[in-house]
Amino acid sequence: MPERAPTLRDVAERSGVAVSTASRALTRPGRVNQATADRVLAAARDLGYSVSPAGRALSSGRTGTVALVVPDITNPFFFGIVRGTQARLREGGYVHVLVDTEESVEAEERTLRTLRRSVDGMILAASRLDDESLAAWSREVPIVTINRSFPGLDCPSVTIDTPGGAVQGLEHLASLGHTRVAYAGGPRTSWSDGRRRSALAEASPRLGVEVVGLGPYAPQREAGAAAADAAVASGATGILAFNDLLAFGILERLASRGVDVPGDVSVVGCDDVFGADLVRPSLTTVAAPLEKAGHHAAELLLAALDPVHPRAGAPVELGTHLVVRDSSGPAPR
Amino acid sequence: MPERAPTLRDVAERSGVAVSTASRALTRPGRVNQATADRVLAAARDLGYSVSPAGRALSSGRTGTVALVVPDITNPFFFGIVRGTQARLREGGYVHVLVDTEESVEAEERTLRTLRRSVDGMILAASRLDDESLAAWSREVPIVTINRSFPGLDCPSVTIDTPGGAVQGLEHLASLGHTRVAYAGGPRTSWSDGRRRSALAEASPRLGVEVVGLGPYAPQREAGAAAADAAVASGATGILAFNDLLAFGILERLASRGVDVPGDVSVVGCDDVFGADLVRPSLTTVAAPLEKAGHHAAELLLAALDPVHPRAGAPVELGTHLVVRDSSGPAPR
DNA sequence: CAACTCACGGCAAACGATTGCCACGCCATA
DNA sequence: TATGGCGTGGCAATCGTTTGCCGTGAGTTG
Repeated sequence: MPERAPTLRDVAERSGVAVSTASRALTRPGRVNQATADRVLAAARDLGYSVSPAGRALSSGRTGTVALVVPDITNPFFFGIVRGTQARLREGGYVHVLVDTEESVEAEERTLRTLRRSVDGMILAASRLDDESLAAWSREVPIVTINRSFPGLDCPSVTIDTPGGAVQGLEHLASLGHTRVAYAGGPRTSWSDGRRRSALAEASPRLGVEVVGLGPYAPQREAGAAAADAAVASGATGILAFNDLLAFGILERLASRGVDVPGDVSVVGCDDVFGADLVRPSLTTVAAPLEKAGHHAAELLLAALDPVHPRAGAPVELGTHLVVRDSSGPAPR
Repeated sequence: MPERAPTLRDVAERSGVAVSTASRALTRPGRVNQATADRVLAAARDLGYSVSPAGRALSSGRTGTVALVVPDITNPFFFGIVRGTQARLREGGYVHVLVDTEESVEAEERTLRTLRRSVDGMILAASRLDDESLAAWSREVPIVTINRSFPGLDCPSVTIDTPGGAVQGLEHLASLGHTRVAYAGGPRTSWSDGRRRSALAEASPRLGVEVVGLGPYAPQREAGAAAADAAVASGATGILAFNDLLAFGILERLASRGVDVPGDVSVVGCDDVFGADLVRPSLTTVAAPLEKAGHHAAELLLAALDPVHPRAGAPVELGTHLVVRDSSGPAPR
């Protein structure tokens, strides 16, 4: 086994200064004489010194770590978010802890409880927590949310305007002559699902389209079969899916039932995740700026965590745009 | 801001015992009298006490954290691995730090350096490090590797027999009458790529198939175009791709060039990742037991980290199996 | 020349938990 | 009754770093 790692004391002794000076030489540029600092740096290098995160955390109360909590790491929706936050956090000198709560509220609570003391802050993407819990937690630990916000919540947030995106999708279908469109909705615990339903209900009269709300469905391929069946049964000629994963499942089911897409039914997804252009017919979908969202979230957290003057950034809302591919076309007849 | 979190001292005072007893009541079941322990537990609950990870780590030298290091988190190949390790580690009471090195050796080195002191051990999936560095690091910190192993490396490892899988793919193509097969290889830094090339070279005479080695290609869709072009130019009627991502790109390019799959050319991928059955034609591929691999890796690390009697598990090698779908068929003519 | 400022570096007290060692009291055994 | 063992719980050292406070000496200013 490796012998004891060198400590700051070793470095201090080797460079003939006090431990405090060594500490400052390594962390407070300018606080000590350049020549002294150089000696300390050299000693640290010679010894292969690296600071003990535990010691530092204990003493300073800061861990240099941020948790990113996502409901399902295998959902490509979160890729961009992971990439975006990771890039920005790394820049800011933070380490990234990625946690998958597997769509479970309990696992999310457990994660918060476990990690609360070991991180400086958290980014909660598409949190499944209810409003009160979330508000309570945001008082315990610095939090930034992605795709989740409500009046009583006082932490910074980044939201993606998927309701607006859903309306774009609806407009697209309306302009293709569809008059009856099914919305295959996401989980009840999804905040954005509720907002989308409202937005669609509001827009439908203006567009002269009847919107049939279906669901809730799990945001996964497997749920697509039920959604497709329900949509067909509803007599809709257009389907807006909660997300692309669900849309994939819908496409599969329609194909196996011999329903032609886009001849008989048009399908529009949401998020433009990996695979949307791979599937056949390729999927028309509402593209969300995921990497940018992650970037903004990290930015907000970094601002809130600033040791000298922490500040609460304003909420950010990011727009979406429709990517038209082959799964949508003119209404039949 | 939140007032100071309760410490073990607060708990001890409230329950009228010494700090040491409180500590033991919370972490050494049986070490203290049941009645005392109950008092401490109750006090801890009342106060909302939670142990400070920093304090514990400093004092005990253990962090209860394990890092999982992957080259590219957005590569679906790693999903199963993430899930598998996460499940097992959670069971073992460990927290999971997921780090994406973005295919960069430097980022991987940096990660190891940064995290060395903050985790108890690491799982390196498809490490891009060269042999010496890897061996050196494995002396510094407990490591388990996935898909990486070599004689001088003395840490436990889990490997997936993709070379064997590649041979299965080759046999499949041979049995369909293909006599000239292109292998679209992965990055030079990939250890398994080298092993696959050897395995294919060894098997090809026996099967009466000529194997043309191509590449290296990035294991990504974007690289598929070049690979497809090179394969077509080589006169091969079958293509074995380094992984499914590359195979997706190859399928796209072949389609856009008007090459019929599997009529003119058969394509076989590797890994059976998300999307392999989504793409059209659906992809014949070598399925790797990824979740199981993650599970084994976590198991090995847990064994090595056991505080009472740490033990080095034997290397694990997992088999693969071929999933035949629509992208492979009889050789033309 | 006195008074003041300032850069620099050391002292020592935290931070919060774990754990080796010891002491005490009780019971069983010789 | 003396001895030993055991169950229980306290004392205090320890882990490695940060940081408030202070002392020193050099330089500056009036």
